[in-house]
Amino acid sequence: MPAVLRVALPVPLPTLFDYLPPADGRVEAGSRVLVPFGKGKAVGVVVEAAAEAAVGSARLKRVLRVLADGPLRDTELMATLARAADYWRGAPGEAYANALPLALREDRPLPDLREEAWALTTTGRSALDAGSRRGGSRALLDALSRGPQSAELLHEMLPGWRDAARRLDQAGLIERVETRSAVPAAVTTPPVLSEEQSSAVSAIRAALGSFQSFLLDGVTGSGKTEVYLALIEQVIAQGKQALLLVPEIGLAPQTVRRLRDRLGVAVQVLHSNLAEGDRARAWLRARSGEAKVILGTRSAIFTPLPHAGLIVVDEEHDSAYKQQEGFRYHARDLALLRARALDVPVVLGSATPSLESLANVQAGRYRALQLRARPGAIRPPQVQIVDMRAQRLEHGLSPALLAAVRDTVARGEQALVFRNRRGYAPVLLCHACGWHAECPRCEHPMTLHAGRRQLICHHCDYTARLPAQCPACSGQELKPQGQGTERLEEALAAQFPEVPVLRIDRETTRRRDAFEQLLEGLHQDKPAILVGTQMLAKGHDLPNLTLVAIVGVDEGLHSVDFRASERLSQLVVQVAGRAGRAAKPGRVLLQTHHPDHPLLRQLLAQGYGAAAASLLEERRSVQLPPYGHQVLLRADAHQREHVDAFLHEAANALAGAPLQLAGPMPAPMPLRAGRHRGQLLIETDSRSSLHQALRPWFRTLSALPTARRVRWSLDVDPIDLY
DNA sequence: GACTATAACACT
DNA sequence: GTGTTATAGTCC
Repeated sequence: MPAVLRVALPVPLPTLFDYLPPADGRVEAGSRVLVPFGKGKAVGVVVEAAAEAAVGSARLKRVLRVLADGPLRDTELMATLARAADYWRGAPGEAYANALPLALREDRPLPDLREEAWALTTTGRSALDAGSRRGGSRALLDALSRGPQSAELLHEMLPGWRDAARRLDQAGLIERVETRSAVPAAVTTPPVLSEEQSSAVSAIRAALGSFQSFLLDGVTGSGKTEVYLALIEQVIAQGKQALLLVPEIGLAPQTVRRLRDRLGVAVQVLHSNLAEGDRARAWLRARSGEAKVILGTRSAIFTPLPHAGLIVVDEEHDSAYKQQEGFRYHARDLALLRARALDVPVVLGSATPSLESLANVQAGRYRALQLRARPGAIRPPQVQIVDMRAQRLEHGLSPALLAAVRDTVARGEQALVFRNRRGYAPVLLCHACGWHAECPRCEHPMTLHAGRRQLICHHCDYTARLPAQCPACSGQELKPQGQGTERLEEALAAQFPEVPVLRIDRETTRRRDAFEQLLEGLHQDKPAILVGTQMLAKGHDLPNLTLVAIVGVDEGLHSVDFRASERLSQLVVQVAGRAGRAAKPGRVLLQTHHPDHPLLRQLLAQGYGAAAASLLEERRSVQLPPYGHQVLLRADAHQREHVDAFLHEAANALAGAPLQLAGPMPAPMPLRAGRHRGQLLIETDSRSSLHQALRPWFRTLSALPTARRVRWSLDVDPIDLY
């Protein structure tokens, strides 16, 4: 048997592929190689450099070429990727595809790592002195008068500078120069840390240099970021790298600014909205060790860290850290794996920690550090329940709520009405015959979007025109049922004609930067009413926001999903945390039909910690995660029989294993986008027996003939059963 | 997932 | 006859 290279290729198959080494020279594990694959070519990563061929030598092909500078020659990252692919049962090739920026998965030279910057030419200098040019061109010349500037800083100083740059470049007044990334000087000085902050910093600082897990449990406004900053400063001083994960890009720009201004180092940003070249550059700068601070979303957990010092996962409870398709990894859990492998501390921060993390604290695996005080604020917002029963509602808004909004805007302050539903109304109903608009592909009610005069299915984006009359009985009485953000916006605008009402949801923020622009005006001390969804729950500091009204979270109280109550608690606390962050005290109203619900009662009377402890106890008593472990096999197809046949065979293939099976059964949404969906839930107390059974099962599933007729996926530790 | 060979169907 | 779409099989 010839020695072969075992290569991971970007295909969703459970296998690696064997190739003969190239005619010239040796290849190391971690190298990128160009190989013939099927009819075409593909770029893969060598996982093993001298393996026994797993297929007959007649089928073996030869590697075409080794690509420049094996970017993955990082043993820790390679090993962690292999473990992650095994743990989440991902196709190995897909795990590598997630880890490598796209630009590094193609047969192209590595991108130039020097930074784009612009400088005046001598002609430009005289043009500036002569005072020629006006407007944007003039401003750009001015900006460059003190020396070359990086494109990144120009973006901030002169938005829209590129037009001027193009004109001046053509006129020969400025030229592009390449610099090694210039290090901006630190411009802000650290604040004095509170006692709690200092003790958290020293506890973690003492652990630098070895693996230890911390849960930084700090209420909103308690200054978790200052703790991160102090630690990152320390890490940089030791010449090491810090990786900071945030749940979404929306939170990145303000964090970048804060990090750079404080630490005086360039911050590399990594998220999926970045241009591929930029992403590859940031990744490579991290690999070379040049990047000291890396800030990114989920996929940034795959950044190579040759001089790792610290990993921080901010808002660790956020579900955005779980990838929900393809390779279904969890970035928070992967952060733990990597920190252990790199022998560095990992800090998970949240005001509302996940039950998983709280259980890890209880089990002694994480050390908990508490931040209870809110240095900037006077006191925590006061939360009050508004009983909606027997109330006369104005488009779903109670008189108490409207009165509170009125008081707030009268004081010149801002109010936020939170509703977790987009659109005008979630249902369009015919009062004459009971017909309601339903998505033909999902058999679910369609949401009315009044502004667009459309019905939209929020599950598959199917759209239909708004009918003028009932399609069933031709009646004229089509009535919207329930309230979405669009309807609340309309109702509030009618109630408060003199106050600007801003709606913030996926529809109004679809455009790039729209979110930032909408929030821009709110930093002033003017009254305003905000209506919005989830998007408003996190981050953004709105100093003049003093009232938060939460409308319609009742769905979360009675959901079949066992995680719904955890998510509801986190959402309520996070949204409430938006109120009164600066010098003004905040007030929170929670409008509900179930004012006596024990979860709400406990949450408001005793806070998130107590509510989470109760939820955790419930989970323990019924052996649900984090005490039990779950794996969900999902399948969907146009024909229901295909789904059933596959899931039954899948269940049979597990017979005899020490696992509990639930199903096969229809998914909570049995039809979606015209495809029938089913699932099989596997539960067990023992992690190891689960994984032992999973490996051979996965191979069996891949080989089942019935598997070809469905789309299927395995979800290890699913975060919803949807 | 991308690609191709093959089957099954409707149509001029 | 051919053009179009669904389906099965391969990928080292």
